[in-house]
Amino acid sequence: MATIAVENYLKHVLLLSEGGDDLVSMGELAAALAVVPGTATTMVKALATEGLVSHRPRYGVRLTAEGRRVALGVLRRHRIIETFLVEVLKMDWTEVHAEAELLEHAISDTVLDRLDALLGHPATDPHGDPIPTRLGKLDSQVYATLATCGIDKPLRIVRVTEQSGEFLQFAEQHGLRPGAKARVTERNLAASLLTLKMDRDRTVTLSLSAAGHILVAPVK
Amino acid sequence: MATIAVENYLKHVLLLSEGGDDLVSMGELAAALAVVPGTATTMVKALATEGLVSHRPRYGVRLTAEGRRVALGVLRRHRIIETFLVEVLKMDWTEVHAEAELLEHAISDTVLDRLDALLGHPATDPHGDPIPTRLGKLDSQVYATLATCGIDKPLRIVRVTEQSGEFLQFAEQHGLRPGAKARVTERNLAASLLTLKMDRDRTVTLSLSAAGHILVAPVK
DNA sequence: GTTTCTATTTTGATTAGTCAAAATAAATCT
DNA sequence: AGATTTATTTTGACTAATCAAAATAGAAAC
Ligand SMILES: [Mn+2]
Ligand SMILES: [Mn+2]
Ligand SMILES: [Mn+2]
Ligand SMILES: [Mn+2]
Repeated sequence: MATIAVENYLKHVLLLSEGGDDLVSMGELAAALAVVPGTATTMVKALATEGLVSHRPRYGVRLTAEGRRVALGVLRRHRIIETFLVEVLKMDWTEVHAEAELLEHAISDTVLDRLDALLGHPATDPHGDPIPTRLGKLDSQVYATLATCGIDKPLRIVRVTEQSGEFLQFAEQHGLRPGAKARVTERNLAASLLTLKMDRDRTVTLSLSAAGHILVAPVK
Repeated sequence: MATIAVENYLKHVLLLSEGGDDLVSMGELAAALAVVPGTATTMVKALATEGLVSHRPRYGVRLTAEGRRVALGVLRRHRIIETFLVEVLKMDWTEVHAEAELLEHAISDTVLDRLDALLGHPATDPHGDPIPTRLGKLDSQVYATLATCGIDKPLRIVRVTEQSGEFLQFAEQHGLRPGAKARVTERNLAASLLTLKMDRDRTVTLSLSAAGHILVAPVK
């Protein structure tokens, strides 16, 4: 049985290898897990002897097929729980991440399947994050972000990839939630800022780095 | 923050001191937690220095006011979760105990309150076990059991105090669930057996020790 | 009132996970 | 190429929780 710590390490290796290179560095991993680098090294070596990751010392770590299977299970639980908390318990989509962070380790397959059915087998969670299927398929569609998309094209926000409460509350405040319509009106590389028009002609200004966490698709 | 182990120790001290004497012995406690006696001693000494229990060496352990507060919180979470699993997820009342055993340590006050509201602030869980209130009040009404009640009186089963899957499945099989009507027709002390009549004139025979786990109230 | 039994406690070890700080290897700069 | 910077690994130590087995203290039996 994977411990809570093991599940967290594997999940974070998966998340960090998603949007980036193949090997996850110890630095990134340690930062994501809020441990010192030496701790991450020690744990990764243990995971490697368990066959859950392969470790290229001094360069980084990558999931094995088995490690990926476990990580996808954790991620599926996390995202289904988040969806449940928002859809059934009517919690705010800006606050469910921390809850799911604990519950993802405590829920059985039976309960997970029932939640999934109750929710109608959702494809994405409240942040627009794709939910891995029971069989371990994870949608990897690539979207543009508000930082990279075209100017003046009509857009729909599909995903917000940043879990911190402050960021999500900022997004919510300005209507930047999955499903919302938006249009980039101006992008200023020098100032690293951009302006967008939302519904009802609401104007929002945000930094390029924040914009990079908001994924969008062209409308129609 | 109380760890999972600490929560489990406190909860079991509470449960064992409910139906019995005041002091819980190390033997009972160790058995309930499935650890060796020495482990229970070590942990109890640690809990005592934390002010959560008072330990009378060689005699037993009892909760302090603070320990009781924590234990009631765990018990409330456990029983609300069980109720949720049965009422909302339609799981079987014979299988939810093990699930709740883990989830009780992973759920926040926010989620707990939402579940409680969703369920309509239930007073008892699917086994008839009373749910401690938010303020830490635990109904301590004393009921007769099938082993101690009068013969030929009409009864209603109010509670089944034994969490093992086998026992509960046996109970379910014979209609011995909370709310069911029953009447003891015969009790044989020598053979340590008793017979009862259920709805539809169904006859059930069970041992006195099993009967002691089924609490009943007189009907009207 | 000793002896015997039994539950409890103590002792010594182990595992999982972590940090602080020293050692080292790779990359970068001159 | 040699020196410097930076990330990673190693080492040594610690906490929480556990077990096996020896020591001990009450209770019960004689
Ligand atoms: Mn987690
Ligand atoms: Mn999410
Ligand atoms: Mn538990
Ligand atoms: Mn119960």
